[in-house]
Amino acid sequence: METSLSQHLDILNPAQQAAVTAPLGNLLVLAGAGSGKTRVLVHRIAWLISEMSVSAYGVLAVTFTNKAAGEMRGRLRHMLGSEAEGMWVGTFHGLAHKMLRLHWQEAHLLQNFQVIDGDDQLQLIRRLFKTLNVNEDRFEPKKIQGYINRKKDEGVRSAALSHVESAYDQVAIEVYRHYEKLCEGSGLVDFAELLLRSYELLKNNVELLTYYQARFLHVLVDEFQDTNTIQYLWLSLLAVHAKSVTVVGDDDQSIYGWRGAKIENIRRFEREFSETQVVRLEQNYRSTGTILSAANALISHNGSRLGKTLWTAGEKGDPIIVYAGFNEEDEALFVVREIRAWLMEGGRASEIGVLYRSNAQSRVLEEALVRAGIPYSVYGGLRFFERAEIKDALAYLRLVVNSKDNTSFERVVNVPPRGIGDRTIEKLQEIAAEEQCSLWEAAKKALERGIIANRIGAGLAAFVALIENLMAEMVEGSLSKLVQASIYESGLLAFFKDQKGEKAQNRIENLEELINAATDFENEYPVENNLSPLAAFLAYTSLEAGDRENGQAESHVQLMTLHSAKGLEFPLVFICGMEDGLFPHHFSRENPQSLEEERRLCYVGVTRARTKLYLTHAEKRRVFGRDEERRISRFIREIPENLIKEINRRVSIRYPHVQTPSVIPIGEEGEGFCLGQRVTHPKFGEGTVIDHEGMGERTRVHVKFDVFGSKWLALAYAKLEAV
DNA sequence: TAATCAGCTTTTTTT
DNA sequence: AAGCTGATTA
Repeated sequence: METSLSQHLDILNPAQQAAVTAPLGNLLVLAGAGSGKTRVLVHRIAWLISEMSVSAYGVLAVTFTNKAAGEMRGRLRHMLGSEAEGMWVGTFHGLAHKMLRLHWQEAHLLQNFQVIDGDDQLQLIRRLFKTLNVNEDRFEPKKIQGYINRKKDEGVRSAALSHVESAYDQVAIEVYRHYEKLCEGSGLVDFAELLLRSYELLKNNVELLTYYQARFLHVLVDEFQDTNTIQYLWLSLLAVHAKSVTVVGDDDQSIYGWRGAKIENIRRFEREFSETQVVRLEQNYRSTGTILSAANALISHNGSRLGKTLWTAGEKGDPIIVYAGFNEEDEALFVVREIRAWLMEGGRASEIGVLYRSNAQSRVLEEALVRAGIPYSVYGGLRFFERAEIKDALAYLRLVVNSKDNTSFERVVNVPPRGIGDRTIEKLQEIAAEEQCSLWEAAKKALERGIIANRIGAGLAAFVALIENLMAEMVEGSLSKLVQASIYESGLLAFFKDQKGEKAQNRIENLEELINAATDFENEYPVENNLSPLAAFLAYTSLEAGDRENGQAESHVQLMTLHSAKGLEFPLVFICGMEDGLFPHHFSRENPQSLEEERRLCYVGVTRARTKLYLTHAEKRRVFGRDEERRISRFIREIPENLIKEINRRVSIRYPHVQTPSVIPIGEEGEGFCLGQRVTHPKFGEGTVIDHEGMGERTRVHVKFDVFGSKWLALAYAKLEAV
């Protein structure tokens, strides 16, 4: 091991070495983009363990993303082997969750508490709006959700918010208070709650706090500029007596202010952790000189920086290419053209990153890539475990683990349809309110008392029996069997199988994939001490599986938002939609602070590129279905002209959105219908094709008949003829 | 109760 | 352009 460590040290530059081998104490590493900060962090841990005889047991290493945590774990295992065991390495949320699981009683949680994501949280708030009679138009649920999360990120409970002037805040606090109660009763914990609860756990338990403070003598934090107040407090509580505290960050890459991140925490660290040593990593190993100059020039427009200038020993490289598209389709065509050229010259698709400000931009780019036959994958958008059908299946499982979970109950009691509508649910809610019990118990009581009978009662009884069966299976069966059972026995799979079309097909595949995921989980994850496999799996789905499917990234062009590009690098990078109002986003224009954050986001994007960088914008763009004139982003203007080469548009301007009639492919070549085509049906008479979905035998068409109204027909069976 | 439809809002970024 | 909500209809 020791030989390998000194070998490793050899490949570090002086600044990196200084950071890795800095004497114990408080250390702040200001690490520019591409300066090898993860490497420094990993080496510092290795150095602590092998040179300073620190026990791995005493090391706490915190990151923001699961990906970063996984990478760190992997590298540590590689460098230290079994010596790495006993460390706590994970995300803030993951580690907080771990603590809450270990000490659920002291944290005043139910043993089987469940973690909910933002969507679930919003659902809960929506329901509270109804029960509390809050006007959805005046107080948007999303805003209130933001309010609650912001307060939690600041470490503020509703109880601490008693006297407030504004009427809006009054309502927000009211909802917050009820939301806390609701979560408490249902055993639900949201993301922000994980952190806050874990902080309170330590704060209110001298014994636990003493234990952890004595244990974690060496604390390391990645991406420190992204910490919010509660994370900072959590850390300082744990680390006040630590022998070494190493934080690594880059104020220029702070892009999560909207989520409560405080760049000031870097300064605060210097202030509050005594005698902090500061090391700057400014040598960049990633990008060409030109790209770095552009990045430096751009970021220099921000005030209040800690100050850092990247440099490289490498080549100047090619100029940055700026392209003005006629519209967003032309922009996409240009991107495709340049990708093609790259591939023709022997470059690989996986070396290309196409970045944009907002997810909505991906569609046009995707269409162009599909037409060009270039394989791509999109990061972001909806993640696997966030898909509706997956959440349905998981809601069954959540209910099995924790019958108090009313949200899950409501989600699936009538999915697939069992004849249980709003009125029935209202009845159950009344019972639950009167008897102070969960909806699940209310349902059982209602059945016992015959309050809900007949067809609806039968449906509800079937549901209750189903869940009880699954509860029994949980005790004996394996995790994957249980997941399988919940999908099959609930009728969820059959429900989608009955439906035709691409969407339904996808859902079926996703549900099958969920069973695979459970099987993998079973095989790969060791059984946690006090957690059932199912509970562990559910925690995993909401907490750890958040990262994108990165499986087949090998041969694909990568499309993603600038936010999710942080930490990655590509030889070839496109940043699309460099337009005023889009990037910087118009929501950020009002206050200078968020404009600076946008600029940092741009800085992050630019510094993703190794050798070639394209900045593209469109002069016209469709926004909400309307063509809008667009102006070039100020960020392009902030890059010195001598670093830029503008590429002129080709002469042939293709006018936008020429509706090529979509031909429905069926059977032999030449057959098929167009949208808008007049057709005739033996029974329904004449009509117009207005939509279609699916392919081949599964093709269905939506026909608006003159007399019989509109109907979906399976093309393979309906005897449709063109008029 | 379930399915369909018209009309309305939406698009910032996510652990 | 697309997805969602609430109203209407079967």
